[in-house]
Amino acid sequence: MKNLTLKDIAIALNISVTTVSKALKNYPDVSVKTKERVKAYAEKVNFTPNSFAAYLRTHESKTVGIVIPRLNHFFFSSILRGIITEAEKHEYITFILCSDESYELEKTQIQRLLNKNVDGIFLSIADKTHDLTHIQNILDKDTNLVIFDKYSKLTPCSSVVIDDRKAAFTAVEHLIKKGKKRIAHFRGPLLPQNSIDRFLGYRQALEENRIEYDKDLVFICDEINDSEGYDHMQQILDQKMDVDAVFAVADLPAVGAIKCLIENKVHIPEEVAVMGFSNWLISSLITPSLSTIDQPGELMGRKAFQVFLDESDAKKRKEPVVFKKYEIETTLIERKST
Amino acid sequence: MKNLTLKDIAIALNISVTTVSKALKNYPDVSVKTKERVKAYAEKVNFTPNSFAAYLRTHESKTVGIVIPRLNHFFFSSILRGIITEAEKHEYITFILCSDESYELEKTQIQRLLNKNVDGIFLSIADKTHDLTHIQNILDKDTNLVIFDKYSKLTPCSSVVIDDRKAAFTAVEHLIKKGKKRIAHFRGPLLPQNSIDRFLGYRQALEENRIEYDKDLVFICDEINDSEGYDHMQQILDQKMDVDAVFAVADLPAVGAIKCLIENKVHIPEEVAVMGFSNWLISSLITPSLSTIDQPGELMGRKAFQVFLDESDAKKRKEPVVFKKYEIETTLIERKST
DNA sequence: CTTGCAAACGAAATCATTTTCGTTTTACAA
DNA sequence: TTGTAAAACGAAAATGATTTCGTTTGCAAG
Repeated sequence: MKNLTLKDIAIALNISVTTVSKALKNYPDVSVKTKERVKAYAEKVNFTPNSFAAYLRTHESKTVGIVIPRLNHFFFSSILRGIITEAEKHEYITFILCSDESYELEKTQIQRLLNKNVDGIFLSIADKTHDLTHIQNILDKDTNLVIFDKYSKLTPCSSVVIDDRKAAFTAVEHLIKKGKKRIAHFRGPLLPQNSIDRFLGYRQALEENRIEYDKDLVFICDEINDSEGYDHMQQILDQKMDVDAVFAVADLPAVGAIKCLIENKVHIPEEVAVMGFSNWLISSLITPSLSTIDQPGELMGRKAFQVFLDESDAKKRKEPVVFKKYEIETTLIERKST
Repeated sequence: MKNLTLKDIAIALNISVTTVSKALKNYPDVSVKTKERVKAYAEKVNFTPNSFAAYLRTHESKTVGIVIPRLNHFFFSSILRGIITEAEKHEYITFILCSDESYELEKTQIQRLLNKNVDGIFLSIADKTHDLTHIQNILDKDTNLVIFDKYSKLTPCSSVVIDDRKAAFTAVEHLIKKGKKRIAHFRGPLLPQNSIDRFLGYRQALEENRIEYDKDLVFICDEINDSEGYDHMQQILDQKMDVDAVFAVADLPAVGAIKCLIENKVHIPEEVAVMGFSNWLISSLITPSLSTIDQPGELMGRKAFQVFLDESDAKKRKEPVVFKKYEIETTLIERKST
């Protein structure tokens, strides 16, 4: 059972292919009567135009692509959801690709999307990405680009992000307000901007509250998983370091820290309070529940698509596109761990 | 900066478009010398053929689509990963759509994929799906279909699943071996086959171990989330029901049950043991850690793609396609909650 | 009865690639 | 030198929708 084409409809109604096409697209030079006939018949036989043939003329694929560093990741799943559902509303359909936090793979994935002539690309930069020439390829091909969450200061495109520094500041200040003074920070890798900004927010909160910054209290999580949080916490306990709170770069290391504290029978939050970041599902499910910063992924995804759409429209109208940085509000969520 | 075409290469090298195309595709009627010239030049200018134009001739889009009931779902994310990475290896690229467990949306999403002329569709059936005529559309259009995880007995296509009944049987028998006799079951909705099979496995394990089935110990989780598990557990405690173990249809309700037990200071597993299903990340992170059945999502995804590829090849060679049900092995993971 | 004009329709070009089939070139034997 | 087959190449059709531009038709004004 092959696909129906305009030609099939034309033959069936004994008119030309041209008229069928125009009728379906509401061209003014087709009589109302003919339009009705064509539309009724197209409806009846469930005709949908072949998107590949359409592309060849219009150069619009009605297709977008997402490249994220990780798939099995609560926050990115939320963003996906936001982009995809918003895209559907506007008749776009979405390719998904994953960079696995690798620079090389990120390059490859972008190339794959460009080869499929997507109208837009949504990118969250991999931790290991150290230069941005591959992003230039996107712009050279005149494909729209929106960067979300993990951004870089150097990309000539719009971005949808949170104010990591401010959010981290809020988180740490929350710990300070709870009377904590020796606050450890489990930070992320050195390259990504997010990880840097959260660290800066941590330092700023200490400074503004006249707490001395102690570099020995900062631990690096390369993979940002629970076991790193567990190990760092265990090290703190083993060395009997003076620590009364932990601010982790993400929820997973925070959960690892909590697990370690429970096993060592350290009271949370009385002896050591724990603060996460992102508000993954898990943060509300563990006992004690984890205080964290809510990062509204779905909202970010929806916003990202709208930005794409706006810039896409502007381009079509030959208006100049002004790149902007859209910051989505975060909120502190206080739970039992603080 | 527009896209390069065969024509551009042809002009640059002063040969015909035909020859360029043939050279790139290693046709035998192009001299080795010309092939080398063309390939070298194509490489130099970074040429990639326009996939839309290619489709028009070949009717192969090199594109597949996935429809899953939920995006923010650890297990489905794993499956996604399996399908996507396997697809990439074979030069396919993947559309993602979500049915939100809705029958209507599932229909729409399948139609969207068919409109994009995907070569194959991977589907996990929504909980609310009650008939399968929309699936017939896929087959009518001669598009390959592979169903995974949430299947139906009635679909004329191959499927990649686990033996839910056997896995549930193993889980419940594990509880029985631990000396538990009053085992409650938090089951899923009534429609999906998985939920039915897991329930049947539960009953079978009771029967074979001469434990009387008590229908009052079976609770339905419609949404399969943690709060349902929490509520059912609370009800059991409130009514002082005689229950010494819970087998939940999935990890989330099990986690909810554990949360409830902790808050009520009931000892796990001594007083009440808890068994989950799926081995989500969270099951290893909570305290006490959750015993569960490992459902290898990524493996299932990879297998699903291979099945698609095999059947696709068979079709091309005009061989008859025999639909099969592929069962992936599950394993019991014993942790602290039992 | 012509002319002008708008409404309605259709032929054909276009998009970029693939592939069939026909033409030209080369190589070599007769 | 001629004939012939193989090697190499290219013209053109085909894919299906879109759009430009041209043609036909009907009708009213002059």
